[in-house]
Amino acid sequence: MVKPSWKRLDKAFFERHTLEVAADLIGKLLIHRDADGTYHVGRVVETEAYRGEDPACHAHHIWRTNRAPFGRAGILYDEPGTAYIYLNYGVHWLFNVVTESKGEAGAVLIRALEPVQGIASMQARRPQCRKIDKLCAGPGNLTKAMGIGPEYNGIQTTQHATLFFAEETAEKPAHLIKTTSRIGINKGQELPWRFISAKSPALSGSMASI
DNA sequence: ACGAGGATGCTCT
DNA sequence: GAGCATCCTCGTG
Repeated sequence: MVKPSWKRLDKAFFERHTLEVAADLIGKLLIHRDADGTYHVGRVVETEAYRGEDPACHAHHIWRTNRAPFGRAGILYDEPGTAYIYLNYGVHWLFNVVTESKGEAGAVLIRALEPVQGIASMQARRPQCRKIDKLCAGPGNLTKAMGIGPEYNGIQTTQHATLFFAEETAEKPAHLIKTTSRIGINKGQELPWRFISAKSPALSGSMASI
């Protein structure tokens, strides 16, 4: 591949209200260069926002009791742009990026990507998956396809050499952003904090859009 | 097409 | 010990 036309997303991008960041991440690129030097690139088409006051947020118990950040979810109070990666259902690694200023709890869960580059490697990592569009459809699927694991928990995506977000500097495909309720949660279902690129074929779940 | 169920391990939401 | 920000397989229609 020739010189990529990317511009890394910086700290200022993530140091904003979580809902704003979750919406603005739609259409951006997530990039991972693995140990072999293979680039894995996906265009973000589905995100979910989580904030301290939100009962579905992992840091809600910290926020509610007004304690100093601690435990797994304490990382949500860290620098904007920090990666938060945790094991879900004992099976899947889920990738989030921390938002808001340091000291405020917020993160955006990346739920689906349209594969852009490194597709052969993604297919090798997800041999069960038949359709290219579905290689990164779903938060557990995309970490597996991209090769993102717990070794990246806590890194700064705004500075890290091999895992970061970027904006395309050349042509950008048009997208129509819609909001829905979030998936797979029991509390906070009434909040429309899921953002999707409505017409993307790479969304998670069986029913693509709403 | 779609629903049910199991895998599997960390956190305490 | 309960409860997950999931996904895959296998059963039915």
